Amino acid sequence: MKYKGYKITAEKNGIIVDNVKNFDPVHTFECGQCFRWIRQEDGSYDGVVRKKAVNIKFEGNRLFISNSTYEDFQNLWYQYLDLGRDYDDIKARLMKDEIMERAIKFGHGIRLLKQDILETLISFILSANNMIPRIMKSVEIISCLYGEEIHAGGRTYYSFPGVDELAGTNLERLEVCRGGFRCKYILQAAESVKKGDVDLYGLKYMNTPEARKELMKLPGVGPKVADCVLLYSGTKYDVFPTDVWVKRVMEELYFKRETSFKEIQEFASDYFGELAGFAQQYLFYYARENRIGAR
DNA sequence: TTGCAGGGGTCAA
DNA sequence: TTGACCCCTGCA
Repeated sequence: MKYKGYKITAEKNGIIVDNVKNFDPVHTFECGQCFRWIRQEDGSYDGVVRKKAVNIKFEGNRLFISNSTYEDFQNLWYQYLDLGRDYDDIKARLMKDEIMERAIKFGHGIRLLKQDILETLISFILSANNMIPRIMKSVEIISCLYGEEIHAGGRTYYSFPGVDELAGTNLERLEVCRGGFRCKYILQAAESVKKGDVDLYGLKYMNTPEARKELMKLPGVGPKVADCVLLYSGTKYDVFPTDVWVKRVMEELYFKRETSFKEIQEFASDYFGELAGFAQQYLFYYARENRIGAR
């Protein structure tokens, strides 16, 4: 079967997608955009997206997605893995200097996932002054507590909950996820979304500054978290989430001096334009994996 | 063994 | 503009 130029072969345990370019599960799942893809011993990744628990393996240019059908590829994986985007073109346009060239070569298999926006919101509220392994643990516990049980491959997984489940809980129960002071933000944010104070699915119809401002109405959401939510949910791509790692790499490689958050944002907007989000992801992964500027 | 710094930022003063 | 913040790991 064919879909949008991809050849899909159905197997008994899943599907094979041939000739997938510009994709490497290590780069895509460990570049910091997501928290629920777990590396397995054989190098493949287990993950839960919507109500599906799957394993993704990549060999040569062949992508194997377990527990999936041709229809799942059309309805879910093609969008989620951003397989409709021409990353050759994006890379060519971003190779403006030696720094970007190095960063792109290093993370050549990064694709920006189109993740559920509520899951992205909660995950990045958890990210404030926190560490990645702990964020992953908290997201997992929240899913166990409030999500739906899914059985796949003889194991049990949990979907990320919806807004009703989260808004309907109480602080004491939520604190089981060990999110600390962020738990109250999660609960209040979920309540605001449920009431309709902030319409997550309406953000795509706003311009980027408006969408950002709208998200920042939510507790625990500042400029960095707002940009992450917009970028990693596939809502806006002209944002440049600036955390400590991006700040370090920009200071060390571009500015050669201490630089304010505002100045970095303005530079990124001018220099990378509508592709700023892709540039940020290559730079972040490059900086963090190589500990650029780390003490 | 104990103590302390510090981490994908945000909030409040 | 600055310090506090849950929690917990790493390191002295």
